[in-house]
Amino acid sequence: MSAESAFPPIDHDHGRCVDLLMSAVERLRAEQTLRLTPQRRRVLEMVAASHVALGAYDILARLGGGNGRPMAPISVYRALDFLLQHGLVHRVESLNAFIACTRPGARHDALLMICSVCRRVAELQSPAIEAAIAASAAAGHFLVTHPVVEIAGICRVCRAADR
Amino acid sequence: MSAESAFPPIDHDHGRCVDLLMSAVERLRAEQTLRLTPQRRRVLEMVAASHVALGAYDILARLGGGNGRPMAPISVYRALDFLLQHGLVHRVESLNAFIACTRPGARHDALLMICSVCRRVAELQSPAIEAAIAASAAAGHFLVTHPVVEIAGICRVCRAADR
DNA sequence: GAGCAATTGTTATATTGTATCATTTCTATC
DNA sequence: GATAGAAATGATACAATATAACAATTGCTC
Ligand SMILES: [Zn+2]
Ligand SMILES: [Zn+2]
Ligand SMILES: [Zn+2]
Ligand SMILES: [Zn+2]
Repeated sequence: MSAESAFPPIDHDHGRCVDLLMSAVERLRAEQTLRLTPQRRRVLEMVAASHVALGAYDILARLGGGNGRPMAPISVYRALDFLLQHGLVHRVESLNAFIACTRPGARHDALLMICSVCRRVAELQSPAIEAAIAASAAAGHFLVTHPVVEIAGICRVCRAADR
Repeated sequence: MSAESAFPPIDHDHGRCVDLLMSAVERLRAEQTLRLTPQRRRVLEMVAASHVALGAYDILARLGGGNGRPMAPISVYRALDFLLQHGLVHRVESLNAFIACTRPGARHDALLMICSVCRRVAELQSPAIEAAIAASAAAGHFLVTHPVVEIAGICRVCRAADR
């Protein structure tokens, strides 16, 4: 996702976002043995349906209104753990929440921008940031296993709306 | 703090770390009107006494053994909020915990390295990382208010010990 | 010392995340 | 197809983290 399209207009064709994600997942499922059970799929779709990061209990509440009896919290967390393991969602540490990955299949650490106005979260790609982190770590003989970058601020859409 | 001294030996003279911090605080207190009450000071000293990030309830438990009756959770959080406001501690988002700032007085966003073996947290200085984040944000017309960088990995001390 | 703002106390509650063990579902093999 | 093991889910309880609301106290200014 380019820097320019990271925060799309609020009223964009979001079905397309979800479709892109789910088709990427289908590809993964065909290649690997990805056991995307109905539960896990429902959680993934729920997360993918929002550009705002969802907490586990948000997901729980939204799933409860469905067909079967509501899931227990632990079940949501288990589904989220699975999705995290397989790189389909990212955890947003500073929000205790989760966001769908925009590049599933390409294993990567997430660089996130978080808009404090519209609450949306966008994934960023930046070899420069990754390189700078790698260089600093190397200088301190620190072995990086999982870099977390979550940039809080105001997105271009909200800045434009604020005029 | 240079990259090399970020993770000091486990058995270093830690009193010196605390003293450095507290003297910096004293300077701040003289210059500004920093109301470092006994409560706040106790919390700050507690955080400064550890290179491992402490959760609010860790602090609570350690303070409880003191003189007066134990503080309520809210009181610890209020003290921590104050210390955060004044740049004396940083919140470690990925741990829901807190670490003393190694450069109080110089307002800055924290770049943290977190060792998953010894659990210690070190503050990093890196204009390169800051610049790369600023550049990416600018490219996406994103206005940065609070960048969070928390690099999980293994520190040089633990790597050396692992041989 | 009266008035006001900042801090702290007290109690209750909200939010986020796990432990444990039973049950069900899936898969491979015979 | 029966069957045994592995993976996933259900069910219940609980732990850990964080905040709301309002009362009481402290510290400062006039
Ligand atoms: Zn979308
Ligand atoms: Zn926004
Ligand atoms: Zn020290
Ligand atoms: Zn270490």
